[in-house]
Amino acid sequence: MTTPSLNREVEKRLRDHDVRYTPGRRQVVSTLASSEGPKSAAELYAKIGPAVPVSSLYRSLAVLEKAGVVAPHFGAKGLTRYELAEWLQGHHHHLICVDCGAVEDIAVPEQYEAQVQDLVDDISSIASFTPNNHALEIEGQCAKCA
Amino acid sequence: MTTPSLNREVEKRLRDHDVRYTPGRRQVVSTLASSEGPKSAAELYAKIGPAVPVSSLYRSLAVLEKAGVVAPHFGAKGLTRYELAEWLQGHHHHLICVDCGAVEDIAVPEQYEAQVQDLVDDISSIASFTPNNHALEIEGQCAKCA
DNA sequence: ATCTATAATGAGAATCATTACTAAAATGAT
DNA sequence: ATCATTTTAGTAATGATTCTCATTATAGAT
Repeated sequence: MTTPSLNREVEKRLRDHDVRYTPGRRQVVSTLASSEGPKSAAELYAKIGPAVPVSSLYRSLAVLEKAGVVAPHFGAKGLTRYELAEWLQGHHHHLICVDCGAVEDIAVPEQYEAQVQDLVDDISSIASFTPNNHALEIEGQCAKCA
Repeated sequence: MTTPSLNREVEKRLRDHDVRYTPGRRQVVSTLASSEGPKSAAELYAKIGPAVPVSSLYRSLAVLEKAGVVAPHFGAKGLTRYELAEWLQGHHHHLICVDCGAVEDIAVPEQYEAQVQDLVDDISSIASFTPNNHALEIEGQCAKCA
């Protein structure tokens, strides 16, 4: 998604939730949009710089999460990383490097994804579970660490 | 796996890693063995009682993780929960309730699992990633919260 | 059985990510 | 411009986890 249309989508979504699309929140969204995978508050701070203090990042992320603009991913060392929600960047899975901790997004071809979705539905019905999302988390070594 | 044979397996594994299978560590292993899903240090403390202090639980979990006896699962609110490693309790996936936070283990039939493994291998090779484990994490509402 | 070197424990302090709080600044509506 | 409300910055508080260190338990040698 191009940044202009991304911003339009987010604007609309935030308006529906009666919250403003402030400069700080725009920075968070555009930084996540230009990132390879989920980013923590600390990582965002490193990218954005002191213009948006850490406390504001946390607040912005909380607001954006509630509005469904970003989604959290929980990782090692008690770190929560955020990425754009799937309706903004498409459904994908994660490659998690056990050495360096990096998380990479990866989309899978439609016919594979359909298999996964079927599997999710089957598993869930067996367990009387109501699924609303899923992610295949693959742990291993990234190209850099291998 | 029955508790006696579980203990024999763990004993052997810890011996190979030159660490002792102490009473505190036995408590952790047997408590995890009798649990439905991953448990945090605080949850283990609640189950086991003050006989094993929290600081020892964390240390035991770290030792057991390094020895490959338990595996971590990272959840919301910076909580790390542990469960027995897959070679002790079999490969499985997770159903994560977005309402109450509970994590349930679920094993899937072999023919499904083979599909998932193929998918993991395909995805990984595309990304020059070396996979060593995977988990399908399904988010939604558990039977209680639905 | 005792000694000794090493491993493990308990209690609490220290750390790190995250959340809560409060006063000040920005915004939108009138 | 004014007022009510939202948002922010800075900092204190919280909660999970890790670290420290003095003490205790253990395995192996004697």
